[in-house]
Amino acid sequence: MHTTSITIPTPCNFNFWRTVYSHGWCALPPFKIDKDAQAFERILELSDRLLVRCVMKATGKGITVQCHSQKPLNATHKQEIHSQLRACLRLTEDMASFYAEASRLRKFQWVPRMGAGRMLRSPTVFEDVVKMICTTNCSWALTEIMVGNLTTKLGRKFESGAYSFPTPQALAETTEKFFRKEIRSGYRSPYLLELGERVASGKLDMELWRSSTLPTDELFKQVRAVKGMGDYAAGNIMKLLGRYDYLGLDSWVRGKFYELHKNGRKVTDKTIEKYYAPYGKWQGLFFWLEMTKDWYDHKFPF
DNA sequence: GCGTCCAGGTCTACC
DNA sequence: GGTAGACCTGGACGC
Repeated sequence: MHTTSITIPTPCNFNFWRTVYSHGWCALPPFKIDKDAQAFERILELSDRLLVRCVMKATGKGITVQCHSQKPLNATHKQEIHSQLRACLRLTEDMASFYAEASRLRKFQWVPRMGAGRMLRSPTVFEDVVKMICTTNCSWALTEIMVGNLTTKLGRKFESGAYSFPTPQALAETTEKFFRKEIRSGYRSPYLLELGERVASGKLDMELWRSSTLPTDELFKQVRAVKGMGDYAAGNIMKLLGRYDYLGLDSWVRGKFYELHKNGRKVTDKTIEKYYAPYGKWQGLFFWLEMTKDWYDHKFPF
């Protein structure tokens, strides 16, 4: 086993743990939090199929990454690790205009102060979409089961015992029966199989979505057209594409809104949407940050 | 241990 | 455009 250390520089407004804990993705493999070591891990698969276990820690210089691999890393490998992790931690995004807007609003002045607002994402849009489908219409426990099964049964095993996230090809080469029996994805199974097939065959290139210049509503339509992606799932995928015009309501955030703004009284989705509409293109991000503000009281919120 | 009920989004058919 | 019912699983609950 070879170990290589690389450093990813970070801007002064970047907060490593606030980004890691921005939502539930940090608890789903191939991501892993090691609370004892105060480290955040990820198994990456590079373009030459090399698996690398990356152990990230925040330091004064930025993020130090210990990269464990079966063979020595060359410059291309290092560049690819750098690029994938920067994409995951949203270091590719300029937060200046969002922070300027947050600073103008008294109730959100804590956001730039805390370095909040960067939402963790996967190295690929494909992984984000698969995981998002696995969050629909089920408990978080079932999401963990489905994603865990996807990695252990269709991903590749690293020496540490951890697994990579499966490729679109790996999904495409299975059957609906396999998804139902082994992944426990139930009625979502044909959606996941179709997604794998479309991406593997090149009929759908969702990786382009991150750099798309399409108007937000057009991009939303494309995301929404993927089977299994309804308003909740597509709205949240949009946030991971850097577009925050949609709220992506689910039962947990609805309940949190009722609790924070209506003394627990239920209101319609339209009422929630009307409440955040004045925040314009940032409404989805302000909404999510408000719903999760209490997470910021703890270094390890969950 | 077994059976029943419920929560959780999306899709499809229908009005 | 809105709505009802089906989809499937794990967990809670009662027996």
